[in-house]
Amino acid sequence: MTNIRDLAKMAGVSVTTVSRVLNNHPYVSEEKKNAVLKAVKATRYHKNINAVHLSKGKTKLIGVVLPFTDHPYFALLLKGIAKQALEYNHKLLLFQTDYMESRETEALQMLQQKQIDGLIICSRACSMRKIEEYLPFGPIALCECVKGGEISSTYIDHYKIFMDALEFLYRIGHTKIGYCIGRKSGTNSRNRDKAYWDFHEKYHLPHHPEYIFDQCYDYEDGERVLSRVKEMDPPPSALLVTSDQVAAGIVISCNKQQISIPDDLAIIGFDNEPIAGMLNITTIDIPLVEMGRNLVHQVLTKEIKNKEISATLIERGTV
Amino acid sequence: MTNIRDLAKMAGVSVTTVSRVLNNHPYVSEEKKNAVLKAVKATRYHKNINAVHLSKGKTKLIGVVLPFTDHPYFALLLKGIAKQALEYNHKLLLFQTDYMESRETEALQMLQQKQIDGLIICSRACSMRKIEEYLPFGPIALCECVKGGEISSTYIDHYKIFMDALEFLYRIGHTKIGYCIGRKSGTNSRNRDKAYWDFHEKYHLPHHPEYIFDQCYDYEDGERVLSRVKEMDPPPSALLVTSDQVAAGIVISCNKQQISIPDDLAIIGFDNEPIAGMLNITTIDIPLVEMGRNLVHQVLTKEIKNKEISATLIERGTV
DNA sequence: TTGTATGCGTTATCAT
DNA sequence: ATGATAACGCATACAA
Repeated sequence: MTNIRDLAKMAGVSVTTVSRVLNNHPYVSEEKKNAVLKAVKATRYHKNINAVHLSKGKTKLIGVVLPFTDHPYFALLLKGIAKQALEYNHKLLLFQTDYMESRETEALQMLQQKQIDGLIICSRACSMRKIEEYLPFGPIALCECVKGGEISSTYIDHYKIFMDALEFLYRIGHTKIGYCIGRKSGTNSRNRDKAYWDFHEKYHLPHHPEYIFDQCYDYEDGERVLSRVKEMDPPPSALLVTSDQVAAGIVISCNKQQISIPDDLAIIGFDNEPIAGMLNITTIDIPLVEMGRNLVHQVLTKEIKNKEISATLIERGTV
Repeated sequence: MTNIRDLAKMAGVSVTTVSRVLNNHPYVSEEKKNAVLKAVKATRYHKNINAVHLSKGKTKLIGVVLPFTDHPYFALLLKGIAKQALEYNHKLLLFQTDYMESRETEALQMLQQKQIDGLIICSRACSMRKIEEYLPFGPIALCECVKGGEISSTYIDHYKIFMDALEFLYRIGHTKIGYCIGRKSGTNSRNRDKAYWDFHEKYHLPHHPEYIFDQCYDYEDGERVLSRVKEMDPPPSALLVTSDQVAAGIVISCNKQQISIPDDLAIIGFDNEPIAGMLNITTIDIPLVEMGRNLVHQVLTKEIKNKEISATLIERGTV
């Protein structure tokens, strides 16, 4: 592999001049510039970017932590991240964690080891305290509201959205409302759960802990939820489903089993994933692509900001 | 940032010894080892991985080129790639190309610049000739059959699969068969097209170029296909749909419009995506996760091999 | 078992 | 405008 020293020799100049030419710096005569360029051509020279990284202390790489990519929520978020990263001329280093803390730790360590310039954590498994420890090594952005501190975030007010949706259902007559969620333990999940119970307090509704279904990610999970709902007495008359994919599973299962939607069961999905439009599912639109873009922006500009993104109810045929 | 020289000074040893301790090399006394470890702890030292990269000439990074991640086909492929990369202790650098040649070129150049140790191209936009130019810089694996040469590949025999599916439909009485595809121009697409026309030759069936629909990726595209099919006279009685997501769009549209499947229109989807199981769509199962794993294997073991993966018809309710 | 010296390829500083 | 030289931080051949 040829390096700039070789080029310098060939072109009869110093390495500095070569570097200048390579990086389009000013103060280099046309003559020498051409000599260098000629050497570059002749040797098919290409920079060893690792040397650049070492020298500069930057890699133009952003780490992206997410549990899995084969789910519309994260796929759309990733899409936005990829788009914006491209505009900022940065590449993405992917950490598919399956919610394993050890893999998240790896990502944080890459920040410390300077393999990445910043880190976007789409959904975390480890504690905020641990994440904060790595803050000195580079910017980190999250998808949940973090007040104060040096962590940026782009987030949805899930408490408010959930409450609004519940109130909406209440207004049209529902009092037995359940919800489906992925993990029970995330910050966003806890906010939604709080909204759920606050709502029940507010309207003095009976508590039905069995109306809460977790581990809901895919179509099959929707199917599973419905089969459990069918065995309940009384069953919920409406469900908030935090992924349209799960909502789709419920809707399709209902169709198969002649369960009428929304008469027998009302459904509000989340994310406005493509399938929701197709199946005419009422959903809360979350602008995931926009969120992804903003996360990249936050990481690269290093402004520490907490940006709330608003979600909107899209009324379709399942309520 | 502290470096190994600092550690050496602190521990009263040489940088070599520090390096040995850091990399678990033999021939270092417990005493000195502990001294080094103590210094590491005290300074919260972490390697600058870029220096390692430069020194070793390797990064433990694999580049992954794909047009988009928010499609089940690529999402599942990526899932397999991520799994296997984890086992091999490598990370993934993502190149979302949108089929733009310039972005694919970037990925190839990263190989040349030694930012990645190998490259997996899930679907390519640029020519084989161009890809081959970059082969000297590192292993490359593709998802299409490449005979001879130094490029590895993990592929499906799309000609055979397509032909089998067509013959299957022919046997149960279909003679007016169409197909939906994403890009017209990829190698895999051309193989399928060849099978399509060879099939028509073989059984002396009339040619219906209008039965071919391209740019089919999502649910909406399925919807669009159906609306065009409805206006045809005669319309096709069966469709091969190279993504279950598109097939789902067709099936759902048919349900809405009281078009009976498979009586009015038979559908065979591809990939056995989750939605296919949910909607009981007959499909060709392509083990994408396994393919992804194998691609990583090929890139990292550097064996130049062309591995065919077999696909299987899963008969469900749409034929 | 340990240390010295050099290479990895580039960028940045400073002098001229 | 140009160049010599020192970082950048680590790995490793070779010597001891």
